[in-house]
Amino acid sequence: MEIQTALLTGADIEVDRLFYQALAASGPTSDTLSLFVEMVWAFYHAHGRPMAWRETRDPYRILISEVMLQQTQVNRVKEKYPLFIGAFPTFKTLAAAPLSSVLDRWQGLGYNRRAVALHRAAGIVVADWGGHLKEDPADLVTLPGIGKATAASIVAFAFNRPTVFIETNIRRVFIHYFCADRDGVTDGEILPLVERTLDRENPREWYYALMDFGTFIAANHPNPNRKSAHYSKQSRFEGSDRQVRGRLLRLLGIGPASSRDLIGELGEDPVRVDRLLLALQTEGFLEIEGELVRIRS
DNA sequence: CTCCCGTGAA
DNA sequence: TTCACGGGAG
Repeated sequence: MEIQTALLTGADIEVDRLFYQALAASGPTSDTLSLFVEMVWAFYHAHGRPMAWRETRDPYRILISEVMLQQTQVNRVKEKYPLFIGAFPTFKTLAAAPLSSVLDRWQGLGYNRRAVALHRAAGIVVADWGGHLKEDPADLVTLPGIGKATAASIVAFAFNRPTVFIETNIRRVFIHYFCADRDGVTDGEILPLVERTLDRENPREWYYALMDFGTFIAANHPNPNRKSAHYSKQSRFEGSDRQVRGRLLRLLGIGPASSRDLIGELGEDPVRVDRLLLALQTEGFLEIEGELVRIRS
């Protein structure tokens, strides 16, 4: 706790101390939560981060940024987001673009499946929704690549509606402040706290504040999310299918190729490469015509 | 529930 | 080598 307070600045320090006193004395009462809220706002007003996608209300741009941010750190999204928006400024332009150009602009963000999902989602918004995003998370989750958390975050940021959701920075903040002494914390335990602290007048800004605070905690502490029941270690990347798939898509981004050429280029087991090519075809990345493999147009 | 999925920073 | 994350398939 002492290390924590030393990292806060100015007005935050005193509120942080008062919060811990209140939590220890009374538990998470509404008074305790008020101190937490005050602390998060104080931090945000001093250290809130500027981001291009926070300066737009365009639901399309917010959806793109949220999908990018699902998997990729802010610094890299900062570089890629304007290029992607520049190439595909609307649902209509994204839906009309060839998948190969979408994957090309996605290159470097990782998890290419999501570029495919985004391309499909744009097609649905244009074809079925008249080109406009709906405001209900229940509608948004029907789009490919949009799950519960992303649907709720898009609605909060695009329409300033008080949806309740958890993502990694939000989880980190609540575990750090409310569950620091325990392991196996579930999102089910955190959700009521998110709900009770949510700013109903300005959920958009409040979630910005929570997320920036979460990043700050991450930079200064061992990741509190390891205490989450949902935390798991990932498998190694070197030599993985993920790595080979990435290399395949990069090769095919240059142009169509035969599977024989791809196998030679990669120096991988032919059976494995064929298996991965078929999987990529099933997932909607590729067209395979006889010998020739290409990115779907 | 479990497993899969990319890239880059440190 | 280790870590960062949410969606979706099974």
